[in-house]
Amino acid sequence: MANIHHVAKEAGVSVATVSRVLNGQNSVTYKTRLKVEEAINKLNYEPSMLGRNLRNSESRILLILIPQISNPFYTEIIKGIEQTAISLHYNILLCETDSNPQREDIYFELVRNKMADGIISMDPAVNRESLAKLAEKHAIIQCSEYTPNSGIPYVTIDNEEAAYRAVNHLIQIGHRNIAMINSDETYLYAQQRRQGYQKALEEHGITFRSDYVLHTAELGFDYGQQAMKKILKLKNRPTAVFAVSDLLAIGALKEVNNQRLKVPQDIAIVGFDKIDFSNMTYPTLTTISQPMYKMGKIAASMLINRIKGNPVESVILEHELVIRGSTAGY
Amino acid sequence: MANIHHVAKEAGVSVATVSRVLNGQNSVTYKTRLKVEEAINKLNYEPSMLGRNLRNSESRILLILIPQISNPFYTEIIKGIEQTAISLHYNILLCETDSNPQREDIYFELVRNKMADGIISMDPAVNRESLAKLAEKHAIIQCSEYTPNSGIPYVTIDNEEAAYRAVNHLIQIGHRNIAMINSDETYLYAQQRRQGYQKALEEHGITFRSDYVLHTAELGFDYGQQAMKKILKLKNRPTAVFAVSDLLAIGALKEVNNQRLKVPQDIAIVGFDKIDFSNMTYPTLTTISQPMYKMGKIAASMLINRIKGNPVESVILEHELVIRGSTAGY
DNA sequence: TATGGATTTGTAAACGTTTACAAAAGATGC
DNA sequence: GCATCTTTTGTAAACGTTTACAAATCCATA
Repeated sequence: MANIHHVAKEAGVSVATVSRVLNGQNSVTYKTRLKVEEAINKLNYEPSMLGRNLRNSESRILLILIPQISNPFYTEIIKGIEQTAISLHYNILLCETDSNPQREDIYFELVRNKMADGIISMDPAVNRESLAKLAEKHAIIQCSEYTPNSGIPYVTIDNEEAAYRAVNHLIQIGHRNIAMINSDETYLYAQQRRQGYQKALEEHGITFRSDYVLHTAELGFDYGQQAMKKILKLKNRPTAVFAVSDLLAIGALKEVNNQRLKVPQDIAIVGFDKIDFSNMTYPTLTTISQPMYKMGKIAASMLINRIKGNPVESVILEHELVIRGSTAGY
Repeated sequence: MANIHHVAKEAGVSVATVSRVLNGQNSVTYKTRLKVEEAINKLNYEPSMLGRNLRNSESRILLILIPQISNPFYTEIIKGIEQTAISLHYNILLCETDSNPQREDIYFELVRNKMADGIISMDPAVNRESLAKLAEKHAIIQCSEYTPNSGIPYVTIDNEEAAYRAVNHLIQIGHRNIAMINSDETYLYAQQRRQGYQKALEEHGITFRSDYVLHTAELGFDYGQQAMKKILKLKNRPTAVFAVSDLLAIGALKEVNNQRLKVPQDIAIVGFDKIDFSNMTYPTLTTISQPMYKMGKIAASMLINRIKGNPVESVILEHELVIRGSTAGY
């Protein structure tokens, strides 16, 4: 396979000149440029990124850490990241961590190894210490989930406020027995949403009941369904449920349907994320919409700025409550 | 940042010896190995993949081409690919093509550039000529969608047979007016599933009606919903629908619900792929299950074999009809 | 204590680029 | 035609590894 030396020879110039043509430098005479381009075509030459990357000590690869590929919440964010990355000639490596520190380590290793130029972490279960340590020497951005005061820049929404609005909405339409399906509260977003939930209750003089707050080990339909099973067995059965993820909410909805109860008449449900599916359920799901695409774009440009050594500021984006069938007349 | 020369100096040995320690070669004396490891720790040395990759002329990156990240059909396959890849120390780069030749070209370029060692293509809309051309010099595998007689090895299921079984099931439970929601028939899988559909009809003496076959531009809820809208307006309204994707089927189901018709009593629906969400709908969706994880694992090991220069054979995997609520009593 | 063979270590080239610097060529003015 | 300045081109080092080959060391044996 042809390399830059072959091209140089064929064109009768030096490798430096070929390189200059390749990189579009304009200190090359029209005539020689032509000769070089001819040689390139003749030899079917394709410059090797390996050589270039080594020389420039960059890989032009960005890592995206997510816990599960299958959670559609991330797909829109990823699209945003990708769009920005590609337009700036970076490629993205999607890394599923399964919230497993060992998997995580493989990916951290890639940036230490220079195989990747930076990381956008969206994994709530990320090892915060390792990440902070890595961030001392490498470009890291957190997206959606973040670590306060870690010095790692992030882009996210105001989770407490979002949860507050969701629960407030339930209260507005008359509910007072409102359960919450939360995920593991070691995650910051889970803590924040829980706080929003409590804040809304308190503001309306509703006593907080700890048995009304369920926790799931993971985000997934099944977990939501299991949680709803428990909720429906509670004495003083709640009339509304706020789930911190659409996946959980959809699983919960399924269980309500299974038990021949009506949504929203018997139980109202609010989700979180506004994933595509949330509009396909019966009834459609009231949920919190995050600007996922935008979040991805911002995360990517923050990261690339970081890589270039520019200073970057954390960003908090707007969210929106989308009222649909699961809390309203259908 | 420390490199292999620094380590060599620190340990008082040559770079060759350090390299040997790094690569676990056993021609190194215990004593010197210890010295080297000490130096490595002391300097916090991390070998650079860039240097290694250039020297070995490999990148250890595999490309996965899919049309849309958001289609959950692919996520399970990707998991399978990833699992195999990681265990063999490869990384995967997920490439969303949007079925856009330009996007595709960016990724093809990556393998020509040596930035990736091979490709698993799952994009039905891939440019078959470009791909075949690329496959002359590089390792390529097709997964799910393939190009017959192109010489590119593939792993897939028998789409015709699967569709045949799906439609056969509808006929068995008494339907004779069966519509089909197909995607673009330029794709092989769409042609094959259409053939299976027709075969089942023919075998039971049901006349094929071309107005019963709808086509969608893309796979997505909305497209399925639109198609179902048209179906419900047909004179001689079908009593059953076979959709070539769960996404389409779920969109279709949504429309039936919207129009206050009952599934399966008024309209029975069969989907394809058995995505997670197909079990969350109301009613649950009868569908064809593909061994997606396995498919991914096989595709990955085929590709890695190809990269190593070993010969590989195409594979056709088993599928299964999963009967659920949308065609049965609930 | 040589001798020879086996084992361990070192030297230097190679992978394919980019780029600082030097050299050559071309343009300008007198 | 020559000196000077500007533009274009070439030379060679550098990025960080691996590895063929050569050199050095070790060990057993006569």
